[in-house]
Parts: sequence; C-alpha cells; structure tokens
Amino acid sequence: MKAKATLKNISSLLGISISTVSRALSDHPDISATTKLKVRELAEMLDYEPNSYAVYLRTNASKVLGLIVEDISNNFYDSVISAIEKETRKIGYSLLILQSSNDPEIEQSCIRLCKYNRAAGIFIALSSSGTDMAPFRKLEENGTHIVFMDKVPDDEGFDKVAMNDVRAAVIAADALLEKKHETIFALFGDKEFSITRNREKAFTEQVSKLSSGTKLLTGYAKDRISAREQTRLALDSQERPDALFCMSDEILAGAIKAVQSSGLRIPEDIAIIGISNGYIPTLFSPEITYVETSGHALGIQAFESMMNHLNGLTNPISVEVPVRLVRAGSL
Amino acid sequence: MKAKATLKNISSLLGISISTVSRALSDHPDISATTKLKVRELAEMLDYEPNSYAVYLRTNASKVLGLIVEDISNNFYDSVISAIEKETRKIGYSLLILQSSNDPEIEQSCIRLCKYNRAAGIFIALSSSGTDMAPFRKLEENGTHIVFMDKVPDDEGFDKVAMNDVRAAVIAADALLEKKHETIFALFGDKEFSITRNREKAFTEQVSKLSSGTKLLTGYAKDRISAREQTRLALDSQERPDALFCMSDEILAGAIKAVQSSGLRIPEDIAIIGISNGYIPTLFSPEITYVETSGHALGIQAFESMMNHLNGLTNPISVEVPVRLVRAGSL
DNA sequence: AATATTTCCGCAAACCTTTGCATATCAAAT
DNA sequence: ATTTGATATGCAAAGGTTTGCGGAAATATT
Repeated sequence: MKAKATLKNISSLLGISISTVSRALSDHPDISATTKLKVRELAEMLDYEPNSYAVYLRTNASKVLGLIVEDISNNFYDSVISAIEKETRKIGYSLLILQSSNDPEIEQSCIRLCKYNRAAGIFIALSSSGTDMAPFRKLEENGTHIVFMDKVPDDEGFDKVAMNDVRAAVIAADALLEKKHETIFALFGDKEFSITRNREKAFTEQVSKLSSGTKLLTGYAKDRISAREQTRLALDSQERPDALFCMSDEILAGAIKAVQSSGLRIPEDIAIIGISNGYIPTLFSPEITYVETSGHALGIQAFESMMNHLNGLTNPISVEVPVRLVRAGSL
Repeated sequence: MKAKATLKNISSLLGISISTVSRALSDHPDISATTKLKVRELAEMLDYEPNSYAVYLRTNASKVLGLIVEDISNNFYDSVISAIEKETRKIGYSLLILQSSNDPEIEQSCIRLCKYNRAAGIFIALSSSGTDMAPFRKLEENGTHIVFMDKVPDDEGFDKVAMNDVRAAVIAADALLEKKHETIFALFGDKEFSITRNREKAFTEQVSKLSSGTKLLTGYAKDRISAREQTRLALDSQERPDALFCMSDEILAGAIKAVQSSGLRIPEDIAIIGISNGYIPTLFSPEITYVETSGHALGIQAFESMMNHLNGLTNPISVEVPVRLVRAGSL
C-alpha cells in the first residue's frame, strides 16, 4: 500500500515550506507563478489529494450533507434522491443517504450518523407524523441545517419543501369531471398522514363544487393489497363506479390490478386518474392520466433551500412544488 | 451556534487530563470505575460526539464506503443499494452513494469523491463494458478495496458479485417449455453488454435442447419503447408467437404494453416469462411468472465480500448469486 | 544612497483525537 | 524499612491542513 502524497511530502521534495505548497495549490496571490507551476506539476505527478479530514479539522467546515428517507426503493423518493445526489456532487459535497425504515428509532440512529459525519445539513422525509421536533431544533442550534421534504411537520421555523397536495387533488377532480360520471370511487392512503387528509379534503370539496350530482365513494388503503381488494369490492358492488381516483402510485398499482381482472375496459367502462411521479402510470395500456408530483422537482427545490441557507440566508422558507396534469388515455 | 463538546472540554470541566477522558469513554481498563462514571455522565450531558475527522486523522482508518451505480432510480439497483445501506449503517460505517449516469467521465468524478473521503472500499456497477481497469488497480494499491457488482469486468484479481445469468436464462426456458409452444419470441437488451450475450446464449441453447421443434424468434431492444414496438410487430406478424420471454424489467414493461393493447389474453393466447427483481411482474393481472434475480441478495453478497476483505481476507473472490423461479399466472 | 514599497515565502499555532511511555500513589510482600 | 507490584492518571507527539504574522529579498521612490 503506497503512502499517500501530502503537503509535507511535496514541500520537502521541492525544498520549500508546507505553507507555500498549500498556498500554491489554492492559488494564493502571495505565491509566484513559477513556484505555483512547480508545485502543481509535482502534485499532479504524485496524485495528491487533500486530506479532507485534516481540512475539516482545520476549517471546521464539513462538505457532507445527509439525506434520510424511509426507503430508497420507493419510486417517488428515488427520483428525489437522484436529483439531490447529482446537485450535491456538482458542488463537490458528499451526500450520505440513509434509510429510516419508517422507524423513529432507526431515524434517530441515522441522525446520529449524520452528526458523526458533521453533516452541514440534512434533508429529511419524516417517518411518522407525530415526530418529536426537539432533536431537530437542537440540530439547527448546533449548526446543522434541516430541510424537511414531502412529509413536513406543522411547526414553523424550519425549511420545508412539499408537493402542492391541494392543487394536485383539485386538478385531478377537474380533469375527471370534464366528462360526466355517475359514481366516482376515490381511494386514499393511510388516514394517519396529513398528506392523505389534505388530498381527500381538496378532492371531495372540488367534486361537490363541480358536480353535486356525482356520487362519491371513498376508501382508505394502507397498501397495494388492500387497495386492490377494496377496488374489487367496489367494482363488484351494486353501484359500480364509472370513475376511479387513486391518490398515490401504491394505491394505483393495487387498484389497477382489480380493474384488469374485472375485464372492464379503460376508459370506456371506467375512467382512471392518479397522482404520481410518472413511472407507474406509463406501464399500462392505455397509459393512465395522472397529476404529476415530480420527485425530481422536489429534490431540486430542497437542494436550493439547503444552498440558500448554507450561503447565509437564515429565515426559514416553506416551498410548495407545483404540479401538472399529464394526459393519457384513461379518461 | 453552540460549541461542540470535545475531550479537552470535558477534561477541563472535570479537572482531569484529555487522555483520561478519552480512555474512560473507550472503556480502557486502566481507568477507575468512578472516573469512568463521572466522564460518561458529563459526556452524555454535553451531548459529546467524537470528532470523526480527528479520529481518522489519528487512526488513519476511515469508516466510509462508496457505492457507484448508473442511477439510483432503477428498480434493480435500488434494492441492491437499500440492502448495502442497511448493512453499512449496522456496522457504524457511512455509505456514499453516487450516480455515474452511465458516463465514464462522471464515473471518474465519483471515484474522485470516494478518494476525497478516503473510502475504505467501493462497491461499483460498471457503467460501460470497455472500462479501463487501471484506475481500479491503483485504487486497490492505495488500500481502497473494490467490489464489482452486477456488470463485472472479465479481469481476474478483483472481488466480483453477479447474478447467475446463465442459470436464470436456463430456468426461464425450462419453465416456458413445461407446456408446448409453437413460437417463442425472446426479447433481449443491448447486445453490447455481456449480460445480454450470456442470457441469450443460455436461453437459446436450452430451448433447442429441450424442444427442437419450437420456433425461436429473437429481438434486441435498447429501451422500453423499442421493446414495445418490436413486440407489437411480432404479435401482428404472420407467425404470431404464443410465448414471450423478456430478459429484464425494462424489456418486460415495454413488451407487456404491446400485449395489453393487442387484446390477447395471458396466458391463454400468449404465455409470458421474465427475469426480474420482482416488482414489475406483480403489477399486472395476472401476475407475470419470472426468474427472480434478487437485488437484495446481490447487495448482501457484495457487502459480505467487502467485509471479508476489510477483515483481512485478501484473495479476490467471484460470487454468483443464485436465482429462483417465482410462479404466477402468466404461463 | 537611503528609504519606502512590493513580492514572495516560512514559522508556528491550532483543530481533536489516540496511544506509548512515564509518573505517582498506595498496598502488599520481603 | 525497603522493594515489588498493581492501579490510576498525565505528558506529549503525531496525523495533515490552513492562516495570521513576521521577515528577507527585490524593486521602486525620493
């Protein structure tokens, strides 16, 4: 195992001082052009890499960011992560991606790891709604900036970035009601999450506002299996819905299986609309019309919030990421 | 911004030396029980976290691992990453996840970032097949262990972990030919990748071995769109296939859309089998039978290889991750 | 020719931790 | 009373970097 090149190393080889080498490499005006050249050449030759640990120790400015989500294998968060990773790398920072598995205890250990790495900031999608905010306040006090993503807390005083849930639900209702429908079956996620409540409220209100004659059936599913089962029951029932709204990919994936095995035609027998990042809806034929909540856009926004703070902007900002309708053949 | 607690900090507060504090916290036998207690209590109170950068500088043993894949948003790699992240965190290490975007140049900058962080090891799924191995040899010389995953180089002398491609293709052929089929349409990925060639060779050989009467049509698709188009053509052609083999999720996703819009029934009119991590095949009704190439299993294996090396095992090992048939309703 | 100014470079401290070695205290053994 | 041994603690160096300050040499100014 070869010894790593160091400043000391280079300086003694060149017969100059360590500080001169350091300054030469960082293009300090005090150093002459000729010296800079010599130093740079040798550094190149020896494959010199500054020791980031020593740098941190001296400067106290870490170049690592943390990111905590419940699971990397999630086709919304993966695009959020993908965006943030690219941006982070672009500015020469390192990103620590951690999975909380939706468990507050694991979430804590993820945070500990961020602290251990002296992360300058943490992006986090909260695991559960009733999380204790005290640790996060402490983190901020200690100089670790927090940006909450997607599932954001109600507390003021933090940077937050979330999809515009209300708008998404309204757009979905609008699109669905462009054509007349007798009965809409609207399938939502876990009632515990505020995201569910927001979307349900907005969707319901918009439907009754636009078309008070339309019957609205509502269901809640915690997972794909349950979504499938409830959809099956609805389709078999007396008042078979002729329109289906799914508030998330997970829900959509379950519901559409029920539709497929029912033999009903999309959109002739039943219209479908979802809220999605865009991957799942394109897997089927016809493709499903959806309101796009772009993970990529959310990631970019979150990163921007982080940068703003790291560059000195101090007042916390709450951002809503815009959504848009993507039309396909399911309406 | 509060000042971080340090050993010096604690030591002066307690009126004892830094070394004593350090040893007390690491449970060194030289330190008396009473001192240990006092130190631990204060450390707890002050929220002391050892400064990992200082630790590294002193011990020269970094606790970070790097991982490079083309894209995090990939429903095979995401499960690989998920597994490795959890294992890495379990041993108190930090994982740096980086995306090469299938670009050798970006791949190099990812590697630079790993070097900058003094990663003890790097997991990597190569971006292109004809990659120059020299940088990786150099990395090993400098003490950074490399574990190649999935798309592994031919070179000897490296740790490698890959799916058992040949076996996967053979199992798929076996399962497909349990029932008689007139014409099989087998759709593969980019011919450039050795993974494609391996799977094609194995599949073709097995088909002709088991059932020389069966007609085998072969196609190559670089993406989903192309897979869909080729499948559509095949289904519209004179000799419509009654069986379909898709070598990957991407291919399957495209092909199945063509099948769905053709109106053909699965499996009555056409049987389908794929090779997959398991997510995509369960989205449809009936669910698609597939040979499981588990990203999770691959991740676990890769991590194990890394650990073996970090614990002193030096000779490089090449591991093939086993695959298995998951039966559903598409055959 | 003396002084002022610029240009270039080195000294040394500090960041926080780990660890080999020395030291101090006290009890037990001679 | 002296030595031995064990127990508990401290000293100081090292790891690689950045940076304020001081200083020597070269150049410019009077």
